[in-house]
Amino acid sequence: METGSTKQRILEEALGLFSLKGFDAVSVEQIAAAVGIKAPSLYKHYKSKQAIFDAIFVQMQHRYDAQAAAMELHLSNAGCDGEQFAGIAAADLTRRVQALVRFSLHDEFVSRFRRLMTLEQFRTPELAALYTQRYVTRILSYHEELFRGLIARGELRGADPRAMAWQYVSPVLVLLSICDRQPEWEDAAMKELEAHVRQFQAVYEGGK
Amino acid sequence: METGSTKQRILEEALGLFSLKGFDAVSVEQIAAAVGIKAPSLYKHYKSKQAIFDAIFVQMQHRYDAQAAAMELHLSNAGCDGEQFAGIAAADLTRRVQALVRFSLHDEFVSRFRRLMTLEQFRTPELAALYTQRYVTRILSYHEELFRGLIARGELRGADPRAMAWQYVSPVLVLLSICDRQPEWEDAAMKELEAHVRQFQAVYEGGK
DNA sequence: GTCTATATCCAGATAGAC
DNA sequence: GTCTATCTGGATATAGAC
Repeated sequence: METGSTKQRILEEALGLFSLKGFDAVSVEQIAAAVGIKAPSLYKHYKSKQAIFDAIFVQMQHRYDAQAAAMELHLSNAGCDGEQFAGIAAADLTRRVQALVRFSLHDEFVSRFRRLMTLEQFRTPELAALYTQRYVTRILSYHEELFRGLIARGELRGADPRAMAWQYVSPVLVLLSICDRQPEWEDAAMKELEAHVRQFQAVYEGGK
Repeated sequence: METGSTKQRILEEALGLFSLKGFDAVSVEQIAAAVGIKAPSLYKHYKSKQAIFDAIFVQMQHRYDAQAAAMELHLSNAGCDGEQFAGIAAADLTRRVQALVRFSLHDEFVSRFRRLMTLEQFRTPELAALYTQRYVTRILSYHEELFRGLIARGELRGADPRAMAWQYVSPVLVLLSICDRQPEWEDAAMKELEAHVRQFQAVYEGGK
């Protein structure tokens, strides 16, 4: 019942509503009702509806940074020297991508924030760039460097590592977007994902 | 200046605004201003803001059907007997996908409608299903059957045609979505697309 | 911190003159 | 078909009691 709890619940309920209907379609009164208070009380915690939206982004950035540190340790410097790929066999790719997808789908904050970004991506060039960077470019670049390293070490058949990254990553992104709008697809999506990874490995595994 | 012209201009201006900001964020007055009339005059052409939205969908369905008849002649019955693939060499795939992407990006009605769908996809299960069906499933199924036929005819290396379709189609969809939010990416996207098709052909071309 | 009451604004939509 | 004037409802946000 303390301040922090209500303040946090406002963020969570607002994100839940924003991610379904978009910022404009959600009223402050709806957010307040979801929290269990009246709309005017909400203004004791945030000075405006926009401030709630902004706070969601700040919190998401913190979570993203923490997650990046934990799961994607080498995301930004994957291509420095190749040393960080020691011990990463091609067979590990399956586990890695499955873990990433499951987390992206099941973490409420992450999946809701992604849907919110999907709904607001055309608002400003900054949001558009953030979307592409976070949900495409970084993942793509990471895999490109990963494949480049695996090819160099002879664990994958030689080929254009960037094109390989597109082939590998894109189906995952598309399946994620399908599950975002149709959660009932999840089981089917995981099967498609499995077949996709199997096919990818069959094509590229066993270099030299 | 006749009725039909104004009525059509309302649809086009409304679609342009909806596709940028979403249905809720656009006011009837904004639409009217874009057309060059006052808001009340607009109600002589459509009985409500929602009616404009619905009319956009009806018109898009007509365009989609016409386009499907012209460009994707065999989309819905591609797998019937394999006969319709006569004369389709693997090399034709590049031209086909490039034509599809260019059309999807440059046709104002098609690209704006796709952005509108992106913004409204979470509204109802029907819109979600329509989005997946139109922008993923149909394209995917078409290519799956196409590859199945090409493999049977020995023009592509034998493999899982569905997984091949995911690998082939997904990068195209992701690049499209990037260009939708960041049009300045188009040149880069076409280059990525070219490399993607080249890589796909290098991997799968030459069956038997 | 929460409430009721209210101020202010703006949106969708209608009435009726021209 | 277009306009001005207006109705009505709902939204953000504030004031002030408890």
